[in-house]
Amino acid sequence: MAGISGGKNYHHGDLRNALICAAVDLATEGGPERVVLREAARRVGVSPTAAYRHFDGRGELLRTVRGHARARLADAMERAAAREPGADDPALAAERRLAALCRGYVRFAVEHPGLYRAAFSAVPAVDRPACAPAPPEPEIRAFTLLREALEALGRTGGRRPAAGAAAWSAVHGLSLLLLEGPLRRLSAQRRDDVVETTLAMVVSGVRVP
Amino acid sequence: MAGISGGKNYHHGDLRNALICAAVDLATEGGPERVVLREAARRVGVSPTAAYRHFDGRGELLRTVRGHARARLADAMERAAAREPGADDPALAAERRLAALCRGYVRFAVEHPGLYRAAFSAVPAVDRPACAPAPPEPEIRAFTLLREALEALGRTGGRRPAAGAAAWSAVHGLSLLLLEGPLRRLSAQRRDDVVETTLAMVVSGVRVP
DNA sequence: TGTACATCAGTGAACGCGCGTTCACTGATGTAC
DNA sequence: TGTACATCAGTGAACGCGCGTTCACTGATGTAC
Repeated sequence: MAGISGGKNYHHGDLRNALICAAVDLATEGGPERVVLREAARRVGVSPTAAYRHFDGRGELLRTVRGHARARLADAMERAAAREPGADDPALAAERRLAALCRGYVRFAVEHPGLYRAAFSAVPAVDRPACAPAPPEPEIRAFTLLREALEALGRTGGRRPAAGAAAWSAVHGLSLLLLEGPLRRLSAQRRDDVVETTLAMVVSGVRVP
Repeated sequence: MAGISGGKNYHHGDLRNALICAAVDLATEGGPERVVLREAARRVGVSPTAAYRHFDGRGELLRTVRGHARARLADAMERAAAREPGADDPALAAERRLAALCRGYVRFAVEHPGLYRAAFSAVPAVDRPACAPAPPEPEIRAFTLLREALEALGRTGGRRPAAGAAAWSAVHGLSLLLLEGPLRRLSAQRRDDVVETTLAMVVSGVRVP
């Protein structure tokens, strides 16, 4: 992306962003463990040391990549939901939206396995000065989208508490099993079956009996 | 375990098993990426080279650990199911068994995060001579248990196809979110709520509407 | 408009680390006679 | 029961690798006057 104009010498101009792009590419190719500071610098055509002008170290780079990955996941979900036709019946519309969000979620995971894994990678904690307050967990928009869709669905009928986490669990687990787990070798057809069954389970299963 | 009798010099007698034990301990402490051949040898008190008498290399050691981890997961599930009281109503009994298996699954994951992750770690493929037949996926007993419980439940009423994978997805995803994901910091109470909601979703959600 | 100088954003060499793996070896074991 | 010898199961030193990070440095930029 940046750095294409090979002539740019010495002062890069936008090194931070270029490094992030390279690191996101690395994550896309091989997941979070592939995000290697030296390799990112190499791809941008800069010495490893230069990265330290813009990041505290590998940890911060990885954390930044994780943020990007999460944002892209949520974007994919929203795009999937936007494509879904509405419905007059609000209950049906809510069901459809939830299912579309989930489908977008799983689809993103299957299409960008490395980036998806990076979105949920455990990143070394930024070391705070001894007894600083614990940093707030950053919001994860993918989860927020699911939760809101479930709340909308809940307004059209009974709903279990904590259903958000349950739905999230199902799509997250499904994604990982399909991605790198034992469901990895499924045909596209079988995979779709499994996805749809899981979605049906989520949609029908979150309502109170 | 083995190797405790420090006097045993030179010929160890049971080095293969001792290495496996050490490697399983490592996985328990820090997951699959912590399974390091040199460290396992170090713990057993043997030179790294000695491990090559018993394993093809790091890959085989890790694959062995994964097998152990999967076996222990399934054992934990069966123990959880065995503790569950039966019921006269076969449908209720089937529901209870499924829920107990799932609870055992998640509980194992939460109690042994590293080992659980090792159970599903991607292990470098054993390189076969060029065009050998693809190795069969090893059966994963945890999944078999879930599938059988779902089949039993299905015999008491309608059931969606592919429900096994859906149920598995839910418990797998739940485990990972609780373990190292964004649900990591939940209180024990909240965690139990989430687990029970997910279980209810699984049990009720796999039936046809 | 020109110039001195502080600051910014890079470089290149080097550090220590721990890993997986290979090499030539040697001590212990057990078997044939 | 003793002994020669093949085999088995270890050792220790070394290899190359790539990583994250630090160091003292220098070229480019922009600002004050």
